[in-house]
Amino acid sequence: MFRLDGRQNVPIYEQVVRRVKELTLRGVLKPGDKLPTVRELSAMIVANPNTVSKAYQELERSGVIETRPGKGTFVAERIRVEPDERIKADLRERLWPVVVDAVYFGVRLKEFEAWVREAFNELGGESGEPKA
Amino acid sequence: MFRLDGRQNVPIYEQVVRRVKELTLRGVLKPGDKLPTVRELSAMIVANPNTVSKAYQELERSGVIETRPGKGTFVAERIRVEPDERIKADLRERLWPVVVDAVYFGVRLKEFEAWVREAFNELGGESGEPKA
DNA sequence: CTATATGTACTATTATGCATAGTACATATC
DNA sequence: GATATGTACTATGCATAATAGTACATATAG
Repeated sequence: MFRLDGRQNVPIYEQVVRRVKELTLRGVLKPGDKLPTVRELSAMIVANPNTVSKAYQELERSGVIETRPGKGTFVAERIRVEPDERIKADLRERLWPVVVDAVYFGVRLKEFEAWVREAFNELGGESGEPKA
Repeated sequence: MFRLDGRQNVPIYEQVVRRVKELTLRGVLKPGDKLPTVRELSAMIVANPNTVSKAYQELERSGVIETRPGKGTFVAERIRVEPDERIKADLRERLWPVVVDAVYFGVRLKEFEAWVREAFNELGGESGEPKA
C-alpha cells in the first residue's frame, strides 16, 4: 500500500507525499482514517523517521492530513474549492515540459489526451461541471 | 530568445535544454541553424560555460543538436519516428503527478484538456494521424 | 503517577547534484 | 601561427536529501 516505486531521482519524502495524495483521491484512504505512525511508516519503507515526518508536514501544509499531537495523523476532510489562478498557472508550468517532450517524440494529441483521461478516471477526477 | 524564466528550482542546464527544444519545435530554430557558441550563450544567460556545455551535451544525446568539433553546434535534422513504449511510459510517469495535483485542486478534465491542446498547438504538435 | 506511543525539534554527518573558476587540449578555420 | 570551437579536468562552494541519535511535549492506558 505504501510501497514506493523507487524512482531514484524523486526524493523519498516527495514519493510519500504523492502516494498519500493518490490514496486519498482513489478513496483508499478516507477522511478520518489513521495513517501509519511516523516510526511505522519509516520501518515499512526503510527510511528515516525524519524523512517521513517531513512528508507528513508537507501533507499537512497542503491540507491533506491532520496531525493530532500524541494521537497520530489522520486523513483530513476534503475541502473542495475552485482552484485559483496561481495554482492553475503552476500546474500549467509543470505540464508544459511534459508536452514539449511528447511533441518532440511524436506523440499525437489524441493519444496524450487519452492518457490524461485515464489518469483522471483512476483518480476519480470530475470530468465536467459540478453535479448540482 | 534564450532568456531563461528564472525558475529557481529548475537547474540552469535543464532550462537551456527545454528552451532549445521549444525553439526547434516552434520552428524558430530550423535544422542546420547554428546555435550560439558555448561561450557566447554562457555570457548571454550569465552562467558558466561548463553549464551550457552540459546542456548542449544532453541535447546532443537526445538528437536535437549536432556538434561539429571546431565549428560549432547546429540544429539536427528532425527525425520523426513512432515513439516506443519505453518513452511513452516515461512520459506518462511524468504526467501522472501533475494530474494528481490537478485533480486534488479540483481542476476539471475539460479544463486540463484545454491546457494540453493549447500547448500542443503552440508547439505545432500533430493532432491526429499522419497526413499521408 | 507511570509507562508508552505519538509527532516534532535539534545537532551532526554523509552523499549527491548544481554551479562556478580556472586551466588545458584536440579540432577546425583563416 | 592565430583564433574559435567544443570538451576535459581539478578544485571549490553551496543547497538539498537522507541518515543517526537524542530529546521533548502531548495524549492515552494502566
